[in-house]
Amino acid sequence: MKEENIPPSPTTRRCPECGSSRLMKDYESAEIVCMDCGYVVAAQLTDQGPEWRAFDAEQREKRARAGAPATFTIHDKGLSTTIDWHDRDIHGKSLPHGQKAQIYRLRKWQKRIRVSDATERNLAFALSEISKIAHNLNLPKNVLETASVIYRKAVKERLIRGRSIQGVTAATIYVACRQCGVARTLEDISQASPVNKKEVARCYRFLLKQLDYFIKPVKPGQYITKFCNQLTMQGKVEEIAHQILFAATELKLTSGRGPTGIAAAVSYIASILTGERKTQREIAEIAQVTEVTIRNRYKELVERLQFIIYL
DNA sequence: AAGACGAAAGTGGTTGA
DNA sequence: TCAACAACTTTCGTCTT
Repeated sequence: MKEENIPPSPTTRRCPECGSSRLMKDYESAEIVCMDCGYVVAAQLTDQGPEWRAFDAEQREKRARAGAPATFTIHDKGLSTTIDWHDRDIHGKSLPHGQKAQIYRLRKWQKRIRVSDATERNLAFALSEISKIAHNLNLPKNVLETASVIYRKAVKERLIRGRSIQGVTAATIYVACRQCGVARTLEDISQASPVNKKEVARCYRFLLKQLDYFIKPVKPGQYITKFCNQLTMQGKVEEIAHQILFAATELKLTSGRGPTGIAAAVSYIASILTGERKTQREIAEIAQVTEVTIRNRYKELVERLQFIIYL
């Protein structure tokens, strides 16, 4: 008998906006996107497939493996033993009474041993904090893993002493976002965690300095995609916005300016040019800048780029 | 009435002495 | 540590659609 490749699970979903069944999974931004109208059908996508491919039965047997993959997001990397709560043996039969009590004791001590000393406990707490924030922000898994790795590094370098765990965890998430090219502002992070923006920023600067990281400044382009999605604008608007941004970058209009302000203004211009007009206030709210800033950037861009705006 | 515009004063962060 | 500075915000009055 001929073995087939593991087929990709058939997509029976349809776009609620235009009804098209041509949906594309974009693992980079963790979204399912409609190929016809650009509507984001689902955010927060999890890559459920294995990272390997098998072309015949033998390969599949070789490559498949049991157990969860090692992860940095659990304090013992998910590699320790867990005793489940079913009082059953491998055949699914109930255990005799005496054994039940034994398993209960084993389970208790396993739990105690797993998170043993204070450092371990702190690490376990911090990693669960990181997971919480990442979950609140719908961040892809690679950001979560990166943040966990950074936190471990910080612990190793003894940088946590005297600082709040929550502040440092929020900061590691921010560093991870920047490293992974995921556009999230300090404001976003502080809203998803119990720490205020100032504290997150302080810890962030501290981490960068101590760990000797260099993080490239965020490009406005990353925010354009985010804003256009949140404003539910068509893909065409985003495309034009990127073109305008490119022209603006060429003319050095973007240097020294806040990337969110630039992205907001560019999105605003693109929305006017395509006739899918959004108000300054709508964009300002999503971009977390004021209308005045959008106006200022908008003025500079229009002056230099000589747009013909059809109203 | 809502949205856009712009002036003026205020704020918080960075930089360099 | 402090002042200077640029970017940005807040506020508010006026104009436009």
